[in-house]
Amino acid sequence: MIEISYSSGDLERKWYAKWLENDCFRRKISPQKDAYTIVIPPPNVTGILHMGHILNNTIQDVLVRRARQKNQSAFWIPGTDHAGISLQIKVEKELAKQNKTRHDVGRETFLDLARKWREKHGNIILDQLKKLGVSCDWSALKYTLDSDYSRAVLATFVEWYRRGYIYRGLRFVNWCPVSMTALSDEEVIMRQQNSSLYYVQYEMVEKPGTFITVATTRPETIMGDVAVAVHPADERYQDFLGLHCWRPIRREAIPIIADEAVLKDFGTGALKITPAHDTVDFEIGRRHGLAAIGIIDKNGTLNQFAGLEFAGMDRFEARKRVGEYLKKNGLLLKEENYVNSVGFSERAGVPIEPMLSEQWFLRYPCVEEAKRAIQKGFIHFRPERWEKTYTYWLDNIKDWCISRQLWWGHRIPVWYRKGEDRSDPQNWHVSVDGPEDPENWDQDEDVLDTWFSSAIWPLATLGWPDEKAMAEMGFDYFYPTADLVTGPDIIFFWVARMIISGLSLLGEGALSDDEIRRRIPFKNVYFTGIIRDHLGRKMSKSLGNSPDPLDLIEKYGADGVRIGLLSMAPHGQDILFSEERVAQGKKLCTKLWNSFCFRQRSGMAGDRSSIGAIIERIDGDALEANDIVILEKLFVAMDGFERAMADYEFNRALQILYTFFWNDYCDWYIEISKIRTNGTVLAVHDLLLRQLLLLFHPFIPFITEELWQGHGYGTKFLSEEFLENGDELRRDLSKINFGNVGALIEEIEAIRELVVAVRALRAQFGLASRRDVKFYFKADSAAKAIIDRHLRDIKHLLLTGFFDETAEALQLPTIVVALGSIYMDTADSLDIGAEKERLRRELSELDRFIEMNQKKLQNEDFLRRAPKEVIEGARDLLAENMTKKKELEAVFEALGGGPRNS
RNA sequence: GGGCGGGUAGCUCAGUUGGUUAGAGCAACUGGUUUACACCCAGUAGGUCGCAGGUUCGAGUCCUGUCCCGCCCACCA
Repeated sequence: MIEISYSSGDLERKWYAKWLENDCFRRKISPQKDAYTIVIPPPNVTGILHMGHILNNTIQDVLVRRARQKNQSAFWIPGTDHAGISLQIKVEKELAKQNKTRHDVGRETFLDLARKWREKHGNIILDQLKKLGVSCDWSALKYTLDSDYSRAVLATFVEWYRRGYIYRGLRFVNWCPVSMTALSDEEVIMRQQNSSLYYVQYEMVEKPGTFITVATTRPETIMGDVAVAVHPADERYQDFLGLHCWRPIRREAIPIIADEAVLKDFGTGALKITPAHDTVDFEIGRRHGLAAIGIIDKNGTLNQFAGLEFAGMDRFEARKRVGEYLKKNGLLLKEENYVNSVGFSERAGVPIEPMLSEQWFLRYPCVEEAKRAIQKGFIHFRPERWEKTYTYWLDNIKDWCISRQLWWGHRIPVWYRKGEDRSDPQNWHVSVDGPEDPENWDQDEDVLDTWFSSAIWPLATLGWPDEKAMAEMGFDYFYPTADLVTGPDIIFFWVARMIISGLSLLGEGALSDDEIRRRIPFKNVYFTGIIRDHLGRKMSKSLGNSPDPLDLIEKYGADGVRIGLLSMAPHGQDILFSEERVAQGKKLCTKLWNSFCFRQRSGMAGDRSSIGAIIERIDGDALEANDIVILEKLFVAMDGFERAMADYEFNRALQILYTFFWNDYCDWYIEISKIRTNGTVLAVHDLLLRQLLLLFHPFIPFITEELWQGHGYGTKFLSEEFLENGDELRRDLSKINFGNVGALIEEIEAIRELVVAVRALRAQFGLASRRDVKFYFKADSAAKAIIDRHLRDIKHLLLTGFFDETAEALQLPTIVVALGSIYMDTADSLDIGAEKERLRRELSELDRFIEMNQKKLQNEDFLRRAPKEVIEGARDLLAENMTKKKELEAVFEALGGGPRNS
């Protein structure tokens, strides 16, 4: 039996525990079923649950639960990510409270602290996800620093090194002076900055008193200048070529050179060349055989090469000071405001410093194949437009700097022979387990980019590369996974790299299409939108505009939050969060609950609630039009629902269910059936409710499970129940003669129109709920027959005991519908003036429509070119409106007539 | 500079291959304790579909141009 009132908290805790107890989410390798796999985007161990997680994981859970309903063998693999920089920063902050750095405590102690932090906080987010109801197979839980996962990461490095994709080199990298590590290009975000453009005069050595002016946004790097460059075709500077100028700080003669890379029309056309701190300058310097003078250290302060005056000074302080110095010495021609884009470190939020540095790089393998996987549709992106973004990135792909100067992460599996030249690969040892004589080797100090380990997530969570583990996890059965649900912001960071990893690591050599299909990590990628606040701003901690999901779950139930959020999530578009929608989600749950309470007033479904037993309880002769129409509407809703789900359009799918449930089932069918509770009607209710539970279940798993069991639909979990589609259900019901369904639908729609119109008429007279109002109708014989068939329902819905026929128009408030004219007798004296005014308004509206229609039907081009159905439709409409007009005019005349346009 | 997405009711969004008088929810307003549900029911009002052209018998839907908003990519110092 179902409790009188719905309360989400207890029943959600109860069912989650039961599902776990009964291993409902446990993967099963069933060769006769199709596998359906999802890997969770592993949340950072440092993270706490935010709205993005809720959306993302709700979608995954809906997909996984649907797969189970469709009799697939579902496997949702959960896990967490070690969050390299992010966790390292957290631990460093703890240390900083004791005025220590990680170097004070040493590598081992530091890693211990980090591990402890993770043990303490790392699984909070998973517990939070459980509250949401996610149906992950927790026995498969993975963490990117698990020993087997770590071995997989190192094996990847070793393998790509062996194949020549990984190399070590001195390159320009994005250096973060706060995190003190190199970053990949993807970790740099360009931001518009209000900067200054300094025009600095460099005096010519050979022509004292003559200056060449350079425009720069970074005067603090002047001390690293080794030349001034102009475009070779720039007439202004032809006389300067081959001469020298004085570097204004740390005065030294530097050459004026010509290089094509210089833009004539920017600034003064003269560019200062600082090869150590700018990539363009570096290239120019290389072409001209110039030295590079590094003047900025790794922590962002100037070093001794910048001169004593500036050594040790922060780069931004130095910029100011250099500016002042130049001004004081009359070398600053002008300083103008200037807006430019500056790369910022994604994590630390400070401008990155381009810096020459020795790092490990990956030249991406399988780039062409990765494109082909998308182009040939082996992997499908939703929305499709992201395929363009992906392809563009691959077309312009650059080598990936994979080493990080951090401690927290996978340490690079490269050892250098002690005391030997590190730059000579002869002295390297590269392996997963390290050299056999470790005492003679030093391991590389650096760790791998966290995304390097994420790139093999779908592989390593399924046991790769260990064959025994792969067999145990069912690699061959569950790989490739089906759907990946993630945000488009990590399409390069993660999605593309997983595709490349899968393609490259599951074999060698050229890839046929079939081979690509076998190796891709997933078949579909669903990109969610970003959740924003109601003003369209990104949700962020600093703005404080993000609700705590756990508070929401507490308030509205996990079910309410899930369905509320999905109902406001248009396909692939950003989502403007509104708590009202979440509240609406809970309302739906309550309504569903109450509809069961209503049904249970007539008893439980008992043990006759399998679909077969329900159908047996339906007596075909007892079925009325309303029963058949509601069943037909269910089929239609199911078809639409299936289509929307196939397109991953969850909000549209929910809209369809919602409308069917609320408007068709509750507001119409339940109301109608209140005066008719025979066995057949109850069976129809049971069938409808059963189907609604099945359809809603992936979205609101808790309440549907409770109602399923509470109403006696089965002893199995709802989640193990097979979901039929509309066609299958139709077939089950085929023994029932539905008659002419189309005509029945029209009939019910006509009755509905009548009821709605009369209600509106009553409302206009402020009589909405008075029970003593009498009604008369005037209708032709066909319409009268229909009205007679539904007279009981009409009286019930209109709260009246009197609904009789009349042969002629009455001098009463009137409404005209398809079935005829309805007159309302309130027994009060009628305000004839007011009623005539009401009719005038109605008639003038009608005239407008009629005129529009007539015009259309008089247009010969329309008649000649429009399809028959459209013309027919227009004619029918015109006829209908003409009849309506005639009826209303008759009433108008009966009330005394007079001018129509007052 | 290049690319992508969006602009439809006060708000959030639907609107299938062009075809009846452009829809829903929320908010607003009116009325209602009709025994599932006030987390409810019944009803009302509210739109020049960003703007300007074009194609068509017919355009929210197709084409061209244009203006806003948002995002992504890009070494003009």
